[in-house]
Amino acid sequence: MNAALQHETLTRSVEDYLKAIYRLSPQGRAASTSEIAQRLELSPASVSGMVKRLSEQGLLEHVPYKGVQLTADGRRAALRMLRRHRLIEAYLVAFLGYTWDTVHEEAERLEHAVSDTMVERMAAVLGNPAVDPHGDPIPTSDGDIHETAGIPLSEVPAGARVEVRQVEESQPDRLRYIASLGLRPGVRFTVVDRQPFRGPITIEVAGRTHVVGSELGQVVRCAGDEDA
Amino acid sequence: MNAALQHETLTRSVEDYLKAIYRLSPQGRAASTSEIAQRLELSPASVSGMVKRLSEQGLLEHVPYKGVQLTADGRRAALRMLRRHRLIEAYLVAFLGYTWDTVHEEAERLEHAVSDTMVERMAAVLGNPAVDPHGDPIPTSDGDIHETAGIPLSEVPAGARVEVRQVEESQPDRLRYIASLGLRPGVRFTVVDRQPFRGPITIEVAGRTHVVGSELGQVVRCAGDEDA
DNA sequence: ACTCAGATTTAGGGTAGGCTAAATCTGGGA
DNA sequence: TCCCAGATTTAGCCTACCCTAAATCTGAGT
Ligand SMILES: [Mn+2]
Ligand SMILES: [Mn+2]
Ligand SMILES: [Mn+2]
Ligand SMILES: [Mn+2]
Repeated sequence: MNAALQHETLTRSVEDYLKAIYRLSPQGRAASTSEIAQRLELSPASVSGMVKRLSEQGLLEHVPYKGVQLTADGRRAALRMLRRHRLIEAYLVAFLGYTWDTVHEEAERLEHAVSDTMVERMAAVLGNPAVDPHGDPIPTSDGDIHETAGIPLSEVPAGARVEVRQVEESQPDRLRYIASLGLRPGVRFTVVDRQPFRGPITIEVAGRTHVVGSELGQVVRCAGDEDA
Repeated sequence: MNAALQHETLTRSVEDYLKAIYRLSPQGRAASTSEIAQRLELSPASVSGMVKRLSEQGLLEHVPYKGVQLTADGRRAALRMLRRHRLIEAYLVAFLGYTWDTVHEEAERLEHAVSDTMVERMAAVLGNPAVDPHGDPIPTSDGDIHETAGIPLSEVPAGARVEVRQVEESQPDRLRYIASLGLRPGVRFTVVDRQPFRGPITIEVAGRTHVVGSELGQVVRCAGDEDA
């Protein structure tokens, strides 16, 4: 309920903190100060300070030296930002000639500036998409989200035929490389070979064979054919 | 040249100050502290402080107790913001279902968040419009502007047939009223009668007659048929 | 049970940009 | 020429966030 009041008053910093903490807390795990600091490229001391303020505002639960979790209000605000971010990305790709390697940076700023009205207008002209250009699910306007974390490419058994589900959006050059392999959400391909100890992975995409390193194995997430 | 460096580093506040000062300085007149304060809804003391900082940064020329003028750098930055603001307004009306009474507020925030790239993409899909939804001229990307200040409706002689040029964008309810009269940029109408001493003005728009007060007379600006 | 490296918090400091109240300037009228 | 109302600036304060350096906690490994 507090959230209704804060709704309009959260600063850009606060919004980015909440979003980062959400992404660092799969199924409500606690996020650590240093994880948050690393993701937001801030000093741990700064994060400590902000965490204290956000707890006092009721957006976080903080156990000193242990970590933070979002409260219901905090989670609501985080999902609202995630919806904005991902819809903006989808809109820019669909209507303003952006590619998946360039949208993230633009959305990172715009997400704080657009009105709820504008977000919903963009959703409408897009036909209420379920995922963004990186395959990440878009929360609904009332805060539901289908977290469909595919399995990392590095864990797909050799021989399997799978579909790209989602690709980590940070690092534009990495996204360009991935696109150059023909991989993007929805594309089906085959894992031909997988070497142990984080070794290279051989894949075949649209008839062409590529060998990629373990970093890509972490960053590209896949799904079998069962669902979807 | 300083501007090139600052380009990316101007804050939202600074950008709004420069824009306000530009609009308060037709043909390089000096803008006063209190005018700026009023337009930005800030205290005169706050404006004094900011004016000092902006002068030190080379964006303003300040003669204490007299007023401020934009430097070349300041003017460049102001026109860049004006281009952004007006293109965003045009884009929102054209593609996202906004009306001229709702765009200003949205643009006031977005103008600080969009990249140059996005601004130019919007301009491109719009076909590089010359004016925004309120009839205000859009500066070019290299900072040219055709200030086409029409004459206020209150100064149009009775009997004249004129065209709406531009309408003051602040105050959404006033814009809705004006729209309800059938007036918007490009619409031709006749001034039937004009009473002295800021008296009411009778106009005929598309066959319908209306009597409006002097406030509208100031806010609606017109042009004869010669140009355009 | 101790220890200490690494994580975290605290202390202290900086910038940006607001505000109110007090001091100061300026120009028009007597 | 003088005076004072109104405009402007200065003084002092506040909030939000960021930083580095110092203090403090915690837990894994002996
Ligand atoms: Mn952001
Ligand atoms: Mn994304
Ligand atoms: Mn603005
Ligand atoms: Mn406008």
